[in-house]
Amino acid sequence: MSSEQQTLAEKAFESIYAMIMSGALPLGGIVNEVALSHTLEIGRGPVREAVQRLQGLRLVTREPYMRARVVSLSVRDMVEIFQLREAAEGMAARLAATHMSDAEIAALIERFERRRAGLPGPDGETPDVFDVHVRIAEGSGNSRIRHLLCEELYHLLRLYRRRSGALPGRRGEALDEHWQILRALQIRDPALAESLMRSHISRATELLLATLPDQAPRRADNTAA
Amino acid sequence: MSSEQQTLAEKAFESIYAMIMSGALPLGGIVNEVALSHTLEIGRGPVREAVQRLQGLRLVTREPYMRARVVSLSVRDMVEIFQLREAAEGMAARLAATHMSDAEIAALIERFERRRAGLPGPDGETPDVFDVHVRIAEGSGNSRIRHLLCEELYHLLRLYRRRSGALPGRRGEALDEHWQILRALQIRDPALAESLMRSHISRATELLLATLPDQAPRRADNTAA
DNA sequence: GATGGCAAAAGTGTTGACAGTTTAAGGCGC
DNA sequence: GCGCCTTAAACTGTCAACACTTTTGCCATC
Repeated sequence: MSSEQQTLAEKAFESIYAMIMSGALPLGGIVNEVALSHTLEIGRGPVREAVQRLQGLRLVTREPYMRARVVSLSVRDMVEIFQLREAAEGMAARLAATHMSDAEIAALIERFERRRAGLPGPDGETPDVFDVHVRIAEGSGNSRIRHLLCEELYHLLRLYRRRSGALPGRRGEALDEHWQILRALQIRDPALAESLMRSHISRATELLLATLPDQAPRRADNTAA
Repeated sequence: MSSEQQTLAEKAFESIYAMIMSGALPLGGIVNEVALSHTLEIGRGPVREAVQRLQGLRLVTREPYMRARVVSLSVRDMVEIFQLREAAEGMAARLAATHMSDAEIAALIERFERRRAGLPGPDGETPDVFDVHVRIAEGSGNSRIRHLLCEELYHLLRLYRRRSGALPGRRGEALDEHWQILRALQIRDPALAESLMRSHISRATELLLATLPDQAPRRADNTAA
């Protein structure tokens, strides 16, 4: 964790990512390469590379000569993400049920129990809300699914949670559902694990859909008649 | 289709992508930025941007000061891609069953019938093997799933098909299975469409798994005792 | 007062040169 | 002859300047 990163582009990426998360760069706002290069006191090349990586993560949109903008994150976007999560995380749970070792599952369950009881973890970790989901994605043994979930989707979920409507609460039910999923892993039932995970995410998706301002009009045309 | 593209980086991206597909850049081979910039007769900046985009698509691997390499595409990688496809395309089929219009489904079925009979399409199109899959991904109405399948995974499938083992044949069965999926769309049965799509891809995954050189050892530990 | 074109300003795309790191070659000792 | 260290070559990372495009503000015109 030294202040001396490996490459300036990496440092720029993390800085800009943090700016988006903190709101220093507002949600629909413009991402100015030269302004950022002055702020970060580096050349425009690394900034440009970082913005391109952010575009790869779909955190900013960018077209040839137009200015780059931070993503807007409409409810519609969130619904799409949740639908993809339902599919990918369901498969991750299915794979994890046969791929994770007994020790890994036991450790995950113990960790979960501690968190549930409000205790700090055995190693003073950061108790992320997505903890169970991350562990299962990693435990799937499928690096592409893990990358999709952990590197591409969870960033957007965190952003939405922090800077928009805080993603329907559901604390209690979610814990119960997590527990059932972990049990399915423990008894090595892939179909059950997938089914439970899909139901878990599907319920959240339904809540999101209920938040939709009715049916999104295809185009918002504000030109006065 | 003019030779004058919008931006040089875009041109570089397409050129390098074609080089990988044609084998001009071999599968595990090194991607040299200055050599490419000389070959394409452009500066190193656009080449660099293109390589980064290729890295985003996971077609090349790249670490800070190391040379970039074209991906290797092991059977293991293909199995991971197929597992993700099973999940994502299954969801795409489920969504398409409620989202596609009657006209879209009818057009897709007619197109499929023509191809099946060996006729050229009504508009002289390119009869891609992934045609049905692409149309369903687009018909899902979920831009993120469409992007994942059409922009990130199908490239790798085409590459593997052309430059490695030609992905288990199964021409006849695949056509039948496609037909059943289209029928499920037509009768508006989301669960059936998803189930059929998953079975369709799962069968191909099984064939791939059978190709695996037995079972991949978890770690290759060559330290002598 | 509103609308259209025109010009300056701001911003992105591209280039060539320089700095830092890795890789490869060469020489030295064993 | 083989292995290790030194050194040069090759390559990637970074920067500052230039070219092209878009945007913005202004002015004339309707």
